[in-house]
Amino acid sequence: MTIREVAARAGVSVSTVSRVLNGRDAHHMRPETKERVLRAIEELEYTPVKAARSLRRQRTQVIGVLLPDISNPFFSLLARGVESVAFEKGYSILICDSNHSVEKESRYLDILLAEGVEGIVFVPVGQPDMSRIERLLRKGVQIVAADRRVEGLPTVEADNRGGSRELTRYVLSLGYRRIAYIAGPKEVSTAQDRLLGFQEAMEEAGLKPVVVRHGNFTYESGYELAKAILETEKVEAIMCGNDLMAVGAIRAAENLGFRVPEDLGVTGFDHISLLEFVQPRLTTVHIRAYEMGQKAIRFFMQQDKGRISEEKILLRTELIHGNSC
Amino acid sequence: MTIREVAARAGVSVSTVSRVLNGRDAHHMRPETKERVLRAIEELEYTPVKAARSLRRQRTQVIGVLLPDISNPFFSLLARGVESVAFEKGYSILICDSNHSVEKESRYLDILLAEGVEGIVFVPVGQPDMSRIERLLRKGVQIVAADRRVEGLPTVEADNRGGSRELTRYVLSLGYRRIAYIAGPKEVSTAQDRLLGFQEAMEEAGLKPVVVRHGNFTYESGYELAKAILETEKVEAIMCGNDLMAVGAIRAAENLGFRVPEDLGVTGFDHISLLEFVQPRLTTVHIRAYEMGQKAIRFFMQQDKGRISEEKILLRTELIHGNSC
DNA sequence: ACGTTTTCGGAAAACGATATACCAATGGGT
DNA sequence: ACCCATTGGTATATCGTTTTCCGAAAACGT
Repeated sequence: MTIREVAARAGVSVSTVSRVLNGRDAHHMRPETKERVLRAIEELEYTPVKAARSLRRQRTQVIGVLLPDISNPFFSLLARGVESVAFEKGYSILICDSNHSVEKESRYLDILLAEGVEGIVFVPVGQPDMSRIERLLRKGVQIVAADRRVEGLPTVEADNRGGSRELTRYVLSLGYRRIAYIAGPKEVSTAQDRLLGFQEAMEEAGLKPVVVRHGNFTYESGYELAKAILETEKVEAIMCGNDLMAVGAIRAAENLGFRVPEDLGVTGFDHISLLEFVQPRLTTVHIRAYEMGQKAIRFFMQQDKGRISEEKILLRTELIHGNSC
Repeated sequence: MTIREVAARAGVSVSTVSRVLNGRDAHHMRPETKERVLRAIEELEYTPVKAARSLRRQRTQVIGVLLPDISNPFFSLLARGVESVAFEKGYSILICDSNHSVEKESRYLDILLAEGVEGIVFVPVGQPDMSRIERLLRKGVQIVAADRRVEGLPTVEADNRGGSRELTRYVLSLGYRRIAYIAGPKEVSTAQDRLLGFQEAMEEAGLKPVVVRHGNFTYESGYELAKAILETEKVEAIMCGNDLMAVGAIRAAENLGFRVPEDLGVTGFDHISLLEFVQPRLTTVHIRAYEMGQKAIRFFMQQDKGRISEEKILLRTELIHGNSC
């Protein structure tokens, strides 16, 4: 089923069919001819072959999304945001799951290059392979970092620092003074920024954290670190770098006989949807992951039109008042 | 950057480069030549253009995954399973999110056809557009239904009926007699099968359910339906068609002053990962979504080799003993 | 009636990789 | 000396579109 057969059936040349297909030179043929072509397309159930089109047009209409873990609700929401815009603009998206592995991430960068994507929405695992990134850029693939900053790439991220500062001020306003902090991985910008915001607000109040530890953003690490902290230090609150670790901290506290929020305050970050199921309601900071995905892909779309977009986009965050502190 | 430039740099013809690229006729040239070609590829950072290759080879090495909601942890785990196999076989996957909409699902079927995917792992929203499915099949696209059955398509699904029967028998063995059931949507095969398994086990024990209601597999519907049931009926346990509804039911019970499991037993189905965060631990049935995804895509891979695979694959389920009953 | 646009549509050259057909040496066997 | 197989490679048609360049016919102005 090729364009040639359609042309034959409609009694026109392939050029004419192509013109109909692409809506180009719409005024270039009379309605009658166009009608005949459309009927032939319909009758033959013709669908253009994208490989041929891409080859000729030198653009694939595909964009890649490379993220650490699609089964993480935060990232899948971000992916949906990307998808929503792509769908409406007629782009397809290739979702690649690096599974928290830098090597797999690098291999996927190669694959995306070979695949001929026009752009990549990139949520790096940690510090990405810059030589590969630069190669991609040299070859004309646009890359935008989402959620986490990457040196030298345009970025769409949340105002983690500001949000964390606001959250910490709120916690302090509730009267908490002896506060521990469980941060995310040192090499991830979101973890750095949140820790920084926390430290700033503490300093502002003339306080020092009881202790700062680093986890890896998982439920388990939150559980273990909170347990260790509660067993060795006297704290009134534990603030966590993300929600998953916060839930782990709550469970650890409960298992050690602490009541939340009566004996211990706990806060998270992200406002992931599964929090609906968790008691007590976590006090956290909302990040609009869906919107982040949309903003990230729009980056390419508007550049197509020649407009230069700002290098960094910062999304506002929103404090969520739960009853976990 | 084309194969021609590589050939020029290596001082050979394009055919030779192509042979090196595809590992074909490896014995057909001497190691020295091959070495020169590889060096040229390296130096020029050459990557073959996939569109051209697909066009010529008449195969895209892409398979599609069409599912109702990528941010649902069950489906994203399934998608990861598909991805794991695809990645190792050198396939790319196009993930399409129908967002629980039959229309969007249909549009995505068209897109996947145009995209030239070799196969589709299909988790339908409800009753899919069969005319479109048949068109795809006519055009040689392989389709396998995953998780939910589709008339006429090969299927990979869990043994929902058997698992539900086993779960129900377990609940009965604990002494519960007055049991209500909150099922999923009537048109979804998984919901039907689970309800059926429940009914069989009840009948076996000479019992009748207090009431059977239908939700839509969401937390909210579980909450609302459980609330309605608890306000009007006297029940000892509520069994739910999936975990999300079960968590909703638990919250509804708690809000009405029931303690779980003391006053009311609750069960779920799926064993989604976020259950780790929920208290009490839900008694449920584990479905291996990751494995389901792997099995589904292997379906195509083995057919490539000419082997005919069985039409239906049924995955064993596993009873998870929590303390919600 | 004669040029000059405009309208409508066709022919054919790309796009980049693959695979088939083909050719030229070399060498072994008879 | 001749044949045939093997080795090491080249030339080129092909995949299905898009798009540029052209040409014929019709419409139009004078």
